[in-house]
Amino acid sequence: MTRQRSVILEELRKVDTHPTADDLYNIVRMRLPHISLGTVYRNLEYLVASGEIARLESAGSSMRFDGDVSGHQHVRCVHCGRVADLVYPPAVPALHGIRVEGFDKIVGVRVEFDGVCERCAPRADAASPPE
Amino acid sequence: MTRQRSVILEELRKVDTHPTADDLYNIVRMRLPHISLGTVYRNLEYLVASGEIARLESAGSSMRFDGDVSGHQHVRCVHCGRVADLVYPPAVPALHGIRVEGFDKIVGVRVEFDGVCERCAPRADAASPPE
DNA sequence: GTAATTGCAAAGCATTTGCAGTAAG
DNA sequence: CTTACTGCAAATGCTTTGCAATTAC
Repeated sequence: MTRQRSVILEELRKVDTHPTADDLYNIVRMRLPHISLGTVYRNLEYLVASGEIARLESAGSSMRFDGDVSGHQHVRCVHCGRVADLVYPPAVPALHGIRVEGFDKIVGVRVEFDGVCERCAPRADAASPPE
Repeated sequence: MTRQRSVILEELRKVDTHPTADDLYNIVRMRLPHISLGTVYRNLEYLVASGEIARLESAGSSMRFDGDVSGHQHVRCVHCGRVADLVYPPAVPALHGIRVEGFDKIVGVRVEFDGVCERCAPRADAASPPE
């Protein structure tokens, strides 16, 4: 557990914004000015593999990460890509009994919502960048 | 409606494999040997915008497209990324009444399953490439 | 004839990787 | 000490874009 890894984990757990690797790089750089983006990527991968953080599985030009690994659901703004948590998550369909031709086993479900965030709503045609 | 666009649409509607742009490029090239990958991308974007096809919203290194725009759900192989349709889709949560702080409106839900496909199951550690 | 579209090649981004030097245990 | 990790920079892979030539209508 290097200093870089612990700062990345700590900062990711502080926010609820589901940052991209680059967002996190900018956050972490305030405490570790010489950290490299490659190190951020390598540690995020390590932390996902060890189950300490989660990688969001929704499409978008960049990956987003979540310091909260408890089961919950997300809304993504269709304009800017910002992701928020659902506070009162609806029940997800049961995996039990689902069969798909060509698949041996089903190991997970994900329920994701698309929405328009407050910042994008006023000008719903043009995308507004996150933050 | 150019020949390129109609062949892309026709070939995408023929398959149920949710191909990537590059998969489709290889399929279409059998009929139009001089088509370029850029043209495939531009037409896929056009067809998504016009609602004739759908872009899958699940993460992965490349985008996947679907010629079937009717509401249905997908399973993705966590090893190779292959995507299949759910034949008997479970009910999706209702949008009605969902509220998320910071979001003005919720416009869609997606239910996605993760699984291990037949081809990957025998050797579940190593990813086997699609096709 | 005009506007939209094409093929090609180059550019753009996000992510990954090789490597020599550095830090952790 | 030894192994794992870092910073840097180059490489990769997918997607987008500029442009002159071509095609659709």
